[in-house]
Amino acid sequence: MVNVGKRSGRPRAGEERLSREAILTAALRIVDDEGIDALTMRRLAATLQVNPMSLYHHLPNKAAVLAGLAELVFAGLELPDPGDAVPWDEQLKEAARAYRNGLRQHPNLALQVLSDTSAVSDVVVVTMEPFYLALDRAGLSPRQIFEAANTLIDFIHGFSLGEASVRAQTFELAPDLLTRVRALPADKAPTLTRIVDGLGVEGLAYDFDDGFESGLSTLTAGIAATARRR
Amino acid sequence: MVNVGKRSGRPRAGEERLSREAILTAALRIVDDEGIDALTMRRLAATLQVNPMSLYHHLPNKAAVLAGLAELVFAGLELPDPGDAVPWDEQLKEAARAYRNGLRQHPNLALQVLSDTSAVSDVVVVTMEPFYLALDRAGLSPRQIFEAANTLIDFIHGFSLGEASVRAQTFELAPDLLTRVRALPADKAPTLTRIVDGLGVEGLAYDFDDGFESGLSTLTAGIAATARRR
DNA sequence: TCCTAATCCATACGTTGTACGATTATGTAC
DNA sequence: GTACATAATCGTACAACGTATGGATTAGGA
Repeated sequence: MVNVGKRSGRPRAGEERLSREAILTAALRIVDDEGIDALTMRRLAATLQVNPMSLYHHLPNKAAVLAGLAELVFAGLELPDPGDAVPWDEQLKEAARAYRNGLRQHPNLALQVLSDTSAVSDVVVVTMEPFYLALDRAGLSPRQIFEAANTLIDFIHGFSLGEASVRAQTFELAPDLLTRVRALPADKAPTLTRIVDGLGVEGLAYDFDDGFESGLSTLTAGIAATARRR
Repeated sequence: MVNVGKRSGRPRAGEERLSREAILTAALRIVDDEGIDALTMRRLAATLQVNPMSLYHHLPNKAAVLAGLAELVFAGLELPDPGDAVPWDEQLKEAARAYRNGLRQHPNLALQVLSDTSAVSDVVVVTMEPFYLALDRAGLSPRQIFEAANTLIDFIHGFSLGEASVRAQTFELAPDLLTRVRALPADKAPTLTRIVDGLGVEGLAYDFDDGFESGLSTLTAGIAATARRR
C-alpha cells in the first residue's frame, strides 16, 4: 500500500499535528456533542485526521483520556471571589454557584468527573480554596471548616449528579419525581403523597435553580448554627 | 459439533430455568466480587452455565442488566423508622444513615446506582417516605419539606459517591486530600493550607463516619433554622 | 555525518455486545 | 391424539472496540 496524501513518520518542523491538549480538546467536543459513549479511540483519531495508534504516543490509554477530560473540566472552573465585601455566607454561596455552573458546562462528563478520584489532582485541591476563604470568616475551628467544606462539596456533587443525569439523556426522558409520586398508590407512601400534593400547581415542574439555592440556604444556616455553638 | 451434556432448545418442565431475577442476582455477585468491569454478558452466562444469548430472552440488553442492578440495590434498602419516640431530627438522621449504609453495601455499583435515572422507579420513590415522615414533624411547609428532603438526599448521594470512589479502587490508591494539601506549594492556596495544617495530628486520616455525621448535623441544624423562621 | 529520540502509521489480536436463525419444549384448540 | 403458536435455549457470526507490536519517517544534537 502506497502512502497517498498522508505521510508516515515524524511530522516536519512546522506541522505539529498532535498533542495531549489537542487530543483532549477534540475528545471534549465529541463528548459534549454526542455523549460519552461516542468517544472511542478510533472516532477520536478520525476527527483529528490521524491514525488511532498515534494517540497512544501522547496518552497511555483510554482511561487516561477520560481522566484528562475530568482534569480539564476542573481546570476550567473559575470561582470568583467577591472578597470581604459581602457576608461570609454570601461569599460561600457564590463559590458554590460557580462550582455548580462549572460542572454544568459538560453534563455528559459529570459522572466521569465526579467519580474519578485520580482527577483529585492539585488542580482540584486548589479549586477548594474559595470555600475555605469564606468559611474562615464564619468563626469556625479548623476541624469545623474542614467538615463544612466537605459537606457543602458533597451536596454540590450530589446535586450536580442528579442534574446531569436528567440533562444528559436527550432521549427517553423518564417521568420526574413529581409526576411519579402522583401516580403512586396512596397507601404506599402516605406522607410523601400528601406533601407532594400540597405543593400546589406551581410546583408541578421541578426547578433546579430553586432547588440549589434552597440547599445552599439550608447549609449556610446550619454552618452558622455551628459557629454560634462554638 | 455435537451437543455433549447440554441440550439446545427449550428446557423440560422440571428443569432448572433462567429468570430475570436469577440473572440479576448472579450479576450482582460478580460486580460485588470483581468490580463492574468484570461484568460481561459472556461471563455472566458462564456463571449461570448457560449460553450468552439465553440472557437476551429475559433482558433486552446489557444496559437493562445494569439498570436492573441499580433497582435491586434500591429495593434492598431498608430504612427503619424509629417513629415519634425520638425527636424529628434524630429520626431524620436515622433514615439518612440507613440510606447511606444501603448504598455502601455495593460500592462497585454506586456509580451506576447514583446516575441511573431510569432507576428512579416506584421503588426509589417509596424509599423516600421516611424522610418525609421525619420532616413533616419539623414544622415546615410542603415546599420546604420537599426542598429539604432533596437537599439531604443530594448530600447523601455526593457523600456516597466520594466514599465509593475511594473504596472501589482496590488498586492504585491515590493520596487523599489531606496528604495532597500538605504537599502543596504554600502560596497556591494559603487559607486551605493553613486550615488543614491546623487540623492537628489526629486529623491525618479522613474518617468517613465522622464526616457523614458532621454533614447530617449541619443539615438538620439548617432545617431547624428554616422551621424557626416560618 | 551519524545517532538517537520523537512522532506517526499499518497490521493484527483478543474481547465485547448482540443480530439472526435453528432447535426443542410447552400450552392450547380442535 | 394432532396441529400449531409461543417460550426458552443454543450456535454461529459480525462489527466495533482497545491496544500490543513493530516498522517507517524525520528532527535535532553530537
